[in-house]
Amino acid sequence: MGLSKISNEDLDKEKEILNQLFRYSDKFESAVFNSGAGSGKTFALVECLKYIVEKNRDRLKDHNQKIACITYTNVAANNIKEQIGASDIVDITTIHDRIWHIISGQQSALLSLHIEKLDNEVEELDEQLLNNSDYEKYRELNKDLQEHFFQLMLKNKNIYNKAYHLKAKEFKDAMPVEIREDYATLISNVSKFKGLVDKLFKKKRDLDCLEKIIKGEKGYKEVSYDPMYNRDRLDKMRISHDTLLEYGFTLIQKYPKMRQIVIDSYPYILIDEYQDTANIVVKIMNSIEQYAKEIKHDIFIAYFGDSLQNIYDTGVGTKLKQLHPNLATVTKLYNRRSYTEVIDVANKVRNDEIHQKSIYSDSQGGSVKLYSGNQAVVSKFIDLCVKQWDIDMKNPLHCLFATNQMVADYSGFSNVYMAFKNAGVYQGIGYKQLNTELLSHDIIRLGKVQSLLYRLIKVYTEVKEKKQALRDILPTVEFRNMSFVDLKNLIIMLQSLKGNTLDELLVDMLGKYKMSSDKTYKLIIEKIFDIDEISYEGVLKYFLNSLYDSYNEEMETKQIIGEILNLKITEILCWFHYVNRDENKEIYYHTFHSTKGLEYENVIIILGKDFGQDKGLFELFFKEYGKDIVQDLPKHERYERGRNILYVVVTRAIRNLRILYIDDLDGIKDNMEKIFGKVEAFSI
DNA sequence: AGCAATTCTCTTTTT
DNA sequence: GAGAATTGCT
Repeated sequence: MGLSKISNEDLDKEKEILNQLFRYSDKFESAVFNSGAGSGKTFALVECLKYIVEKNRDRLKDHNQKIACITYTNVAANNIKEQIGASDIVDITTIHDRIWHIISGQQSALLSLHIEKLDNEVEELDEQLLNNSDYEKYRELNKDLQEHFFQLMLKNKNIYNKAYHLKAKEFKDAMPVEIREDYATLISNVSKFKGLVDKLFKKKRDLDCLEKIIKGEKGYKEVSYDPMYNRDRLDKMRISHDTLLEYGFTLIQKYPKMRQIVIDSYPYILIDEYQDTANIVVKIMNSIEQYAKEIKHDIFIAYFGDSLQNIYDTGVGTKLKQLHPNLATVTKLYNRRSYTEVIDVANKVRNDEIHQKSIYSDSQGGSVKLYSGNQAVVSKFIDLCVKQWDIDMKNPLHCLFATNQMVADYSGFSNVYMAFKNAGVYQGIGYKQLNTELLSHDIIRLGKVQSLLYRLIKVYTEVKEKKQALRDILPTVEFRNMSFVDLKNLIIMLQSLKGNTLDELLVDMLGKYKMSSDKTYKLIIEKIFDIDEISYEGVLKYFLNSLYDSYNEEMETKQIIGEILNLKITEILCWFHYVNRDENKEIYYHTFHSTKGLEYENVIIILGKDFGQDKGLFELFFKEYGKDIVQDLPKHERYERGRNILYVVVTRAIRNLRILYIDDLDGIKDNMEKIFGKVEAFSI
């Protein structure tokens, strides 16, 4: 058993690194704590928090001041909260929560920013309508005709929305005759037509909103932030994540008083995973620090992270020091996670000045190897590792893939993924919502149909598995008042539910709902479906409306949503277990990105030359490895992108790591071997 | 043939 | 919502 012995000397050295950081906090010299994967960054942050609290508790309390700890996710915030314990002088939240907490009270200032943003949006729309070549035909109409067209569209808004996602031919047919005939030139190109109408409608909504704000109408006096939406709805007085940061930044730039409030409330600001936070956040921090210096107030801002682990395009990454100059640097080179063999490879992937070293003196015993193969051998490859590493539930294997599609395929629910991918609402721009609404581990984020399926499968499996207390399924009051016989009958009824496909299960469940007089059964079904019309037809209608906002009226409902209805219950179960993050498995499948921050004993990475749309991303990394390409900026940026992702996945492994490269090795084999050692072909 | 219109395809993640 | 690929039109 390795990774257990640490010499006193190394422990002291590690402590000294932390002390450096503490001293900067004493001197109010803002700093960045840089260190690679598995070095204990969060540990350092937590220790730093504790140190500042211990040392300054009374002073902070007297001045009614706090320490702000900013995390990237709510999960991270809760994690740190658990480690710190309850504290009345530390505020641990995401940046969005913190900023909203600070600015939400300044509604009059927010309102003027909001008016400005609406004005800008209207201006931009006008600019488009005036200059974009797509709308030339519209500009050729005289003002009266333009207005007439607009009024006509407004009158037919519902028809327009309903037909929106239909194919061009069907869309045209669905539109009223007047439009097809009187404005034939506009509708001859459907996509330009939609672009035009969308802009006209948007402009109207914005102008209406501005008017209501000025009139001071109810609901138009305050701006709200809704973290559940990914897009602004300015006309509904609702902003989303990016605009929240933007408003925060602007307020802080515009009003010295706002800066003063922050400085007075939070003389210490610690930022976790800085590489992921948006540029604008760093700009806010920098502007706060500059102002503090101006007015001769003390402030300590510390960034914790690793620029190489920036795998989201929006993160600040290496730009930190440009946006926030003059930061002191503390670097930690010890690794507390992995065996030496893994650390060595990770160092080579990084290929920079950070050469990690295990803090343990017994750190030998890991194993890293890269094989070449193809798509067809992936399963066999996994099987082999399972045997070699004695994989079982206590010593599970974690397989990492680039895309959710691959994860779905190997986790046994590829048809579920496909069926939802093909649904109307996820076509076009909606495809971005697919993964959130289908694969989110946070149940609240699942789409309507997905969430219904989740509830349905939950009851279905829990009853079958018998281990589940019915208490969780039943509304408590009804449960308590039931007689033993009734309860027994209910369980029998629930356990008798059957069906190979979703369709069959729905027929059975809702058929019994119709026939049965068992009140509790009815209640359970009502809770699961939670829709107005609880019947087979009602559910189909709900599916249709939730998954397709446009559909050809002549087609049968069952035909349109057939792909969903025909899903096998066994596959939906696989999906359910994935969403639920159910454990007790031998093999777990993840996307590269979702494993960030986690660690596993045994890791397999399935790697190809591409990363989705970014064709040849990983191939480029291997091809250009060790070469000086800084002057070719686009190439260098892609190189870094590939490298960062690869670095993150490689460093998830504690002991055993295998990479299966499933594309051609031409021109990259030599560099691959520089990193991973001898490459072997894997075939069956 | 040549241009216009339509359809297809597309990563990861959080707030 | 952008860019490529395919189909349609003249």
